[in-house]
This record gives sequence, structure tokens and C-alpha cells, in this order.
Amino acid sequence: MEDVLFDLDQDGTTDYAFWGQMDQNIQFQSQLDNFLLDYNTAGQLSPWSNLGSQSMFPDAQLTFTDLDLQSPGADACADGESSSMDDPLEVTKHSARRLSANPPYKVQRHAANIRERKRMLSINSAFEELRCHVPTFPYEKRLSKIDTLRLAIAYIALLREILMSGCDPKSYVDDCMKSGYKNHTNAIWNTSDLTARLSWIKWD
DNA sequence: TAGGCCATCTGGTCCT
DNA sequence: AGGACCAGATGGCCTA
Repeated sequence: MEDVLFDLDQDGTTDYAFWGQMDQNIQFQSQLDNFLLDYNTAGQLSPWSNLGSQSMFPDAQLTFTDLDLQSPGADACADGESSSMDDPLEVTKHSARRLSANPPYKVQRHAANIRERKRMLSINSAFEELRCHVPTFPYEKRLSKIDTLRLAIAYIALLREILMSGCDPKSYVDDCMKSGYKNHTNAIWNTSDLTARLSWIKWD
């Protein structure tokens, strides 16, 4: 049986290569195809995905084969095979051998990994969407996930307060700033994260 | 260099 | 049974 190299990069490089066994699991192939389709379209969703990189994962430099070798739960390398691991080609060959050592589990595990990656991609795209809806400084670098969540919570609290007040948003915030937030010291939104950004919000 | 952030893998659990 | 979800572990990158 012949191993097939799936190249997930459009440019033909092997940054995201996945070893599978072509004729073993048709369903797995279609899942992988779906993943590739989503992979290509997802790259257009995020303004941060393409910054300075051809890859959807600008920071990631691991290949699937690398991950297979480096993952904490991965099987230990067979005796006497570690000496050839400096050669990338040998690494992929080695990985392919390990895959074929226990095909059903390996194929299922890789399919699960791909699904998990897809799931994380969808979560990340939701974070990107959320980042577009929270106030940020013009010069600010990308918010972290946790900062995005905290800022969103505070921002929603502020918007709710504005709605409850019935005031014009801009004048409400101006009033808050003039009074030094003295009347809003217990407000959930009165965090340094949000209040510092309020002056940058275009309320019109 | 330490710490923060992130992507990924993995195994367990829950759900359909 | 298979997929979704979750949390822990790990390693890479970046910045102060």
C-alpha cells in the first residue's frame, strides 16, 4: 500500500503536509477535502491571517509530521531509528512508517486532529469578528483572546448602561469622562481597558 | 531570559 | 460509533 502526501499549502511547499493512506478510508478523504476547502476560504475571513505570511498560521512552523513526532502522547520512536531524524525526508518516511504501524488508530486520530483544528479555526474567526466590534486604539496591536473577551464584557456593560440611561451615547460618555467616572465607579465597564479607549470611539 | 500568547496534539467525556 | 467539546500538555514565537 502506498502512502500519499497531502500538501495543504497552495504554493506546493510541505509546510502542512499530512501522511495518510489513500485507499484506506474514503470517508476520511472527504473530510480532509472539506477541511482543505474550509482552510482556503477561512484565510479570507481574518484580517490578521495573511499578515506577512503565505500561511493561514503565520506563527506555526510545525508540520503534521513534526507534530506527530513531537506530540506528548505520540508513540515512542522505535529503537535505532532516531539517528536519521535530522533529515527531513527521513522524518516523513519515519512518520509514515509509524502511521502504518497501527493504521486504524492513526487515521482516526489524524482525522480527529483535523476536526479539532477546524473547530479552533472557527473559534478564532469568531474572535476576529469580535475584535472588530470592540473599541481599540488606532495604533493598538491585536488584542489577545482573553483581552478581547474582557473588553467585550465591559463594552457590552457600557452599552447597556447607555441604553438604560436613555441619553445620547456621546454625551453620556463625555459626561462620564468629565466627572472622572465618579458616578460610575462600580460599573462593570469602568475598567482601565475600556475607559482609555472610549475617547477613540466614533459615536456618530 | 522569563513570561505571555498561541497553535496543535491528545485523551476523556458527552451528545446525536 | 462517530463527532463535538473540553482541558491539559507541549513547544514555538515574541516582547519587556
